[in-house]
Amino acid sequence: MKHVTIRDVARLAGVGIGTASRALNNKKDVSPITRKRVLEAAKRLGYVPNSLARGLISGKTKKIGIIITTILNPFYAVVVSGIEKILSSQGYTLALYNSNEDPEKERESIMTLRAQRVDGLILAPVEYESNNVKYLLENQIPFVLVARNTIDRNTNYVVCDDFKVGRLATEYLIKKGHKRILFINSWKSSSAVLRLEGYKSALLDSGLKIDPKFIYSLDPGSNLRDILENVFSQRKKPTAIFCFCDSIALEVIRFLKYRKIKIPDDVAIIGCDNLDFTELIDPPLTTVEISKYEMGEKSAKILIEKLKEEKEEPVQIILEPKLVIRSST
Amino acid sequence: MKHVTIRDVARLAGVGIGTASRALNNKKDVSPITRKRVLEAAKRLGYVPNSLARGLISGKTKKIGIIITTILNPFYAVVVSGIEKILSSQGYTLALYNSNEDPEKERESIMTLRAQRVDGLILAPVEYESNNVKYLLENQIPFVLVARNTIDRNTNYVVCDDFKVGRLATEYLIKKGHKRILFINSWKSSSAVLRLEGYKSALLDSGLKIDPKFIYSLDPGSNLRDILENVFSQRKKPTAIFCFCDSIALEVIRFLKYRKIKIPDDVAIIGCDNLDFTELIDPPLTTVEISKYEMGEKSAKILIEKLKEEKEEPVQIILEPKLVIRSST
DNA sequence: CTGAAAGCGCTTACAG
DNA sequence: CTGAAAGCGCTTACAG
Repeated sequence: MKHVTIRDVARLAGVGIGTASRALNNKKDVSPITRKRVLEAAKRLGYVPNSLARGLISGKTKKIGIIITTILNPFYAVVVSGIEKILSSQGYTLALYNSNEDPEKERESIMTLRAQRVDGLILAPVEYESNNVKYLLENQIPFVLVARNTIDRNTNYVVCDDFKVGRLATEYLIKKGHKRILFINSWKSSSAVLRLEGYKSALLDSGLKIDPKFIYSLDPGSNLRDILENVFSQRKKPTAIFCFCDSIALEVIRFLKYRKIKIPDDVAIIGCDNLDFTELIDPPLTTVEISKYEMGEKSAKILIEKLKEEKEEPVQIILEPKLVIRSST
Repeated sequence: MKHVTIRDVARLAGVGIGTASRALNNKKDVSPITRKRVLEAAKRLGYVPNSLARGLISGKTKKIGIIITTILNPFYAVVVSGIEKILSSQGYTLALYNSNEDPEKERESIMTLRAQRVDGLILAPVEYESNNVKYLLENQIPFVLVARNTIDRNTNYVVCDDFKVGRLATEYLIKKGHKRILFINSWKSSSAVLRLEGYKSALLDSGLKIDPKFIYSLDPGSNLRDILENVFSQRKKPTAIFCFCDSIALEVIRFLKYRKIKIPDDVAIIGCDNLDFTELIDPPLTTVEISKYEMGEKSAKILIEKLKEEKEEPVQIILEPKLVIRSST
C-alpha cells in the first residue's frame, strides 16, 4: 500500500508542491491553467490527501469523538444516528467508542480520542460525579454531554428530565393501584440517580413507603436473572416493575414469560425509551417516550456552535419525557 | 486547547527529544534513571502523544475502518460489537461509517477512511457487483467483507450461506402449504441476490411458479407501506411473506396489525437474523438465525491476520444459517 | 546511553 | 501567480 503524495502530483503537473497544494485546496492565487494541470495529475494518480499531515499542521481534524454506553442498546443507536446526520452534513467525521458503563474504559476512550486530536467530544458520562468530565473541563476540551449530565456546572448538555421520568412511571403505576413496585435501575449515571429520586418522591407523595428490597441497581457485573429469581422467590412479591429502560424491560419480560408469570395480570411492567419494537411485543409495552433522535441532533448542533465561537455560557437543554400507555400495565 | 508536546516533556526532564521519545515508547537504550525522569515529566504535564504525528512517521495508525449499511439495524449493531471486541483487544481503534445502501456514500466513506490512513477496512458492500470493492482491490488496501461479498475472486469474507437462507425460509413456507409467497427483498447486495435465488429455486423445485408480482426489492427510496398497501389491495393476496430481515419483518407486522390482518391465520410471516426481541413480539417471529456476533469476530480476526503477514490466499468463510420456528408461521 | 539531524506529507507565510 | 523554505509533533538511524 504505497500512497501517492502531493510531491508526486506536483512532479507530474510540473509545478512546486506549494502550488500543487494551493490548487488542490481551491485557494486563490493559482492560474486557471495551472490549477487544471494539478487537478488532472491528482486524478490520474488517484491522489488521496493525507489527513494526518493536514491535521498536524492545521490543528483541526474535522473529527468528533462519541462515547456512549453501548451501541447494542438501540436507544444509543438512535441517538448516534441523530448525531451523525448533523455532523456528517457539516463535513465532520465521527469516531465511536463504547464505555460499557465502565469509567476506566471511558477514560481510555477519552485519551485515545485526545491522542487523535479530535476537534470535540460528545459523551454520555458513566457517572454522575465524574472525574472524566472534570478532566475534560480542566483541559478545556470542547464537549457536550448527551442523555446524561454530571454534577458539574458549566457543561453543555442535552438530557431529558429524568426526575420526571421516574415520577411519571411510578405515579402511573400507583394510580393503577400498585403498592409494591420493583425498580430495576441502572448504575451511577445522572439518569439513574434522578429516576430513582422521581420514583421515591412519587411513592412518598402517595403515602407509600420506600422498600430498599424493591430497588436494584444494575452494575456491569450484576446478573438480572439472578436478581429476578431472588425477588420472585420472596414472600412479598412486587405487583409492578419499573425498568430503567426498554432494553432491560425486554429481559425482564423474557424472564416473566419463562416463569409463566402473566403480564399485566400477575405483574405490570413499564419501561423507558419507547424503542420502536416495544409496541409490537406481547403485551405491547407501556413506556416513557424520550426524543432520542432529537437528543442526538441537538447535542451535535451545540458542539458545532461551540467549535465555531468561543461563547462562555453553557447550553443546557432538558427535554420533556412523555408517558406512553399500552397493555403491559 | 493547547497541547503538551514531546518537546515540553524533554525540556522538563532535561533531556533531548529523541531520548524522551525512546523513554516514552519503552525502547531499549535508555538508562532507568532517565526513563523515570521522562515518565514523571510526562505525567506531570499530562502529556498525550499526538497520534497524527506518530501515524505520519510510522505509516501505521492502528485504526480500522468499518462500513456497514446502518447502525440502526440491530443486526449490524451486533456484528460491529463482535468486531469491536476483537479489534480493541488488539489495541486497534475503529472508525464507523454507514453507507445507507448508497454506493456513493460507500465510496465517500472509503475515501475518507483512506485519507485517514486506516490500516485496514471491514465492510458490508452495498452491491454484489461493486466498483468500490474493485477500487480496494486495485489499490491493495487490506480489507475483509462481512455479511455480504461480491462477484470478485480474491477477497476475504465472512458471510452466511444466503442461498440457503432463501431456501430454508421458502421451503418451510411451502411445506406449510403456502403457494403465494411474497418476498420483500433488499437491494443489490449479494445477500439479496442469493436469497432471491434460494427463494426461486425452492419454488421451482416444488413445482410452483415464480410470480414477479410477488417479488419486491427495497431500494433506499422505496416505501414499504405503499408496497404493502398495493399488494394487499390486489385480488390475489399472498398467504405468506418472507422478509429479507427481521427489521423489515417488524415493519410488515406493524402494517398487518394496523390493517387488522391476522398473523399467521390470514398471512404467515418469516424474517431473518433472529434479532433478540423477535421471540417476544406478538406473535413470536419465525426467522432464520445468523451468527451475527461470530461474523463480526471472525472478520476482525481475519483482518488482523492479513495485516500481520502478507499471505496470498484469501480467507473465505461461509456460515450456516438455521431455521428458527415460532408462531408467526 | 544520549543528542542532533533528517524526514513523514502537508500548508502557509515569504520572496520574487 | 509561483517556488523554496519553515514547521506541525513525532520517530529513527547516526554519530559520539
